Amino acid sequence: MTPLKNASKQDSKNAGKPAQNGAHKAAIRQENEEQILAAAEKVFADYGFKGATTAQIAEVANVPKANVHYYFNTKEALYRRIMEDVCDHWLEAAATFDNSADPAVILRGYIESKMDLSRARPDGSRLWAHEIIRGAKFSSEYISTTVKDWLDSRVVVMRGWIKEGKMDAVEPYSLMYMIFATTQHYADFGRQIEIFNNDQALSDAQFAEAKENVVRIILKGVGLG
Amino acid sequence: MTPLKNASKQDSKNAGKPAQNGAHKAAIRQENEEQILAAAEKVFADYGFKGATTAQIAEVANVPKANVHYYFNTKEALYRRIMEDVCDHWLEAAATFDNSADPAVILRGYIESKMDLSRARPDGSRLWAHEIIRGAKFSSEYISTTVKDWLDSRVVVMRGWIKEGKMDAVEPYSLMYMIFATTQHYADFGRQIEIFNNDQALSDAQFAEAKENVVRIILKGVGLG
DNA sequence: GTCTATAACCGGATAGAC
DNA sequence: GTCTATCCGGTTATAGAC
Repeated sequence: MTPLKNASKQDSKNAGKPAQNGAHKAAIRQENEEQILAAAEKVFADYGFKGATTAQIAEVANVPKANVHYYFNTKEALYRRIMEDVCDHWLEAAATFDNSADPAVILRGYIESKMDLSRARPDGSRLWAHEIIRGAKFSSEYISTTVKDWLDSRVVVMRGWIKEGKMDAVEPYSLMYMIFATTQHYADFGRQIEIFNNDQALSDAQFAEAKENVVRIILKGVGLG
Repeated sequence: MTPLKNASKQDSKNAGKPAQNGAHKAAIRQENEEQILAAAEKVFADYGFKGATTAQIAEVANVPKANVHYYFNTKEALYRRIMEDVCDHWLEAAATFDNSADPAVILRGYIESKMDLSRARPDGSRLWAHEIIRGAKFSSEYISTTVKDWLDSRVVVMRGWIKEGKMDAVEPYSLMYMIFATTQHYADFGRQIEIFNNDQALSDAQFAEAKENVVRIILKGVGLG
């Protein structure tokens, strides 16, 4: 989990004061914020923006409901903050896509990173799934700019691979959607997988095997196996 | 869309009456029920069980809110009804899995059926996604019995194919999850795909191309290409 | 069978004591 | 900064007129 950006609407209030125990207060603030963010990620992951309640977030975070509104003015602000943080991490997972290394190595690295993120931060993935399923109401601008630019540049790289005969002539968008879907499935549909696995969460060994299977099927499927 | 099972808690009330215009009333009942079910599928697809409201369902169905409760006693009953109907259709999509035909033909048929269902009934898929994401609270028993039996028997068939050398030695569960994820992605993340496609829903031609790409990558990926 | 009106409760957000 | 008490609009469900 990476440090989240600071929201601090109150900073101006303390601007003039002698910084008596400012460090201490800042520490408390940061701790509370992090607790609320972690709780909100869970609750939004379960119920989506509309279905989640600030009362439940407060309960999970172990703070009074009013404090949630003190730290994050609105439910929407809290939700947006987590949503974009999740997506930013996904984009970073394929940061090295555009270099000139072996396509098989690049794709394998991307798929593995994406699988690892599903394993490490499933709630973030589920929150994102909610956001898209309900029509991307808060995120369509972000997707149509930042994410689309990111995706299109990877597609260009892939078309280059195809032209050079390094990869089968598959539609790059279809391939990327398959990678999105399959890797995020292990987070978003984790509960279903758990039930199929006799009501037990996948062990580390099982997950590692799944990851290797996903990589192998996709790489071979596009002629990189 | 298949005919839905009849819920009819009121039938007993009319049991003794002369069936004066019973046929007419039954027709009205069925029409209203179908309108409500269709509206509920949309609204639940957008907001999930908790986030959806009966008022909105009534509005979309164009009936007074009280009628929604007249036809389906509770919000939960309405939700469960649609949920199981969606899943039943998915299971039927691979009804022919256990015959002795060519594995490539069987898998292709299943993937294509599943893609077609995503195209034809995306709201049902999104409702199901909501249900799993929030922890399968209403469906865990159904999944751990009906769906798991269905899945396990397909897995047995695949292990047979592998033993006979017809298919690569991939983990069948990983493969099935990939098929679930990828095909349902075209429904569940349809809005995201639309944004990437310059804010235009995939045309029939684009969807057909995507379908063919999905089939080819997966079949080749498991040595059936 | 249909629908208006309402009961009973829960939601996000805030005021104001500490 | 913290938290109790509260406002008010929205929510499920039902009562009861038609």
